Amino acid sequence: MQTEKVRVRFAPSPTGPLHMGGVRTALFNYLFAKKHNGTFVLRIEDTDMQRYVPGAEQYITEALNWCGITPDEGVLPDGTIATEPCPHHPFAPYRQSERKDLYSQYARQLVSQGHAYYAFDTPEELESYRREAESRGETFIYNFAFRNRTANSLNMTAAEVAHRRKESNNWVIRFKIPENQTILMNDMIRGEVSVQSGTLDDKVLWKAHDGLPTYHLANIVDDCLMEITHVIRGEEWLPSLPLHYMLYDAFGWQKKRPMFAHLPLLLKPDGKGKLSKRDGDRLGFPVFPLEWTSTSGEKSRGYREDGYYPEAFINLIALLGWNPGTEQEIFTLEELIEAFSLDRVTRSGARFNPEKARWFNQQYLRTRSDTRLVQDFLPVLQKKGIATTPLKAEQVVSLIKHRASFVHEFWDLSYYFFIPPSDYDPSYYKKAWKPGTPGILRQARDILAGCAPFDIPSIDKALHQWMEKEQLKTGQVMNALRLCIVGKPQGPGMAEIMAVVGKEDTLVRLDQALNKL
RNA sequence: GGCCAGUUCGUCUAACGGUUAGGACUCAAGAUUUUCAUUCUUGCAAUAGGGGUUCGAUUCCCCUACUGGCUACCA
Repeated sequence: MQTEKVRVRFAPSPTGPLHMGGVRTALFNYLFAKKHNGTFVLRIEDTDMQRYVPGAEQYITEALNWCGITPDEGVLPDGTIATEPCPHHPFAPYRQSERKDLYSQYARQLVSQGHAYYAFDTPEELESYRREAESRGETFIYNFAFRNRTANSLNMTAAEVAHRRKESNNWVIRFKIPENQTILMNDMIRGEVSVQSGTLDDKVLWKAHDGLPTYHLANIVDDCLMEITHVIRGEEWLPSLPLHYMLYDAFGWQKKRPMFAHLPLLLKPDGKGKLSKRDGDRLGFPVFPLEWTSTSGEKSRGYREDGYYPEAFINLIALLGWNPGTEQEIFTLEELIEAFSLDRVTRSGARFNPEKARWFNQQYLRTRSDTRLVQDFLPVLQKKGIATTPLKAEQVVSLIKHRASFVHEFWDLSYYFFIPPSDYDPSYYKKAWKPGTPGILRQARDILAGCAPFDIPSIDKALHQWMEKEQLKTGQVMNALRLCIVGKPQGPGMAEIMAVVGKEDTLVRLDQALNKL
């Protein structure tokens, strides 16, 4: 076991709404932290001014909050990002744009120690190098071979460098990747990974155009300063792991280097590639936890707005790329914490399956109490202009809830409790309406009219006594009644339906049907 | 193209050298039922291909194929 306290972080960049893959990364970080009595930190990586999207930061905190995976550190109780150090948020600010000066100092340190250098290539120059290499069928790598034949601070005098930096702001700081070295890395999920340094680019650590560090620099500096012990992130980061290892080495932070775990990606339900924003609209399911409206007014649906319970959502994404090793599938957050282990994270990408998502929500809906379901159903009825009592709504809910996966399906499953049928299903009519039916129904009407109290046992008893006496089959009576009262071959038992509809309305519906059919 | 990672039923996955390759979702059939749904039972369905290693490979190694990620002064 660890001797130091576990500290993990979720570090999204506010470039748009967090999608379900991001939520899963956050969840796994959270579960790992809680499992080990550690701390779950939220840090905002907003070092790309071009892609910054207003509102994205609030979206992230709100989404995490809805999921019940609230950070321990980095977010104030009011949901905003901590900007001033305090006992609860000792490493504030947690927004990287507010930590610029800090990174600048570390970038200069790398340059002065010979691990990084100033480079003066323009974007246009780089682009033409790339095209040129491509036309030869090769890949342009900005490595030792390239940096040796181009102007940079490694082959200029200090005075020249100072002059060029003064002349224009068109300089970047690049990391000096060793010429020929095997980088050995360890991933908690994938095991040993190795790569040759010669295949790597001298990555930019400090950008010219906005005067901010890149992800790589800011991320490593912050993880170290914030005493992060485990980095759990998506597999798309695996290719930059060697650079991150080398940065820790260059800073002399080998001992502070966290453990790394790269999570398999979430893939599109069909076809190819990783799950993207567009897939939701195309395939008809949400990819975001919460609804999101882009600045251009484009709306993307959310699990919350689609009627999913946060518990169901968490449960379903937890099982994408992780399994407990048992056959248990339904987990509370507490149970997930208890069962979670990085050892049981799978290595291959997981294709998201919307069908199973429905099933998860159904499982949770079934555990909800009737009173709680009624609370959600009542507003729907109100919107439909249905005047009803909470008691009747609860009776209805208890009769139909096991037929639904979502509360918003309740209306289609239960409208006939509230409004008489306006038409009668033709094929059901054919099946249930025989020459003798009107006569039987008239008798049934009398039986029901005399039935008191008008509840399930009395209705059942009265009807069955009469049917036995008249030698009538249950089917021919019940189907006829169902046709008249429901209008279609669906729903719970007829005694249940009539009891809820009430004697008066039941008789009205019978008369109406006898007239119409 | 280069680098890195991955590959068990349609999908999520179990099996950490020895199982009739298990479970869940979906689908199908049957039972129950006044209808529909539920419930229960049953069924369909997989180790990418080829070489090794081994008494024995889903499992270990190699090759091929395929999939995914990365290949930005984005994260």
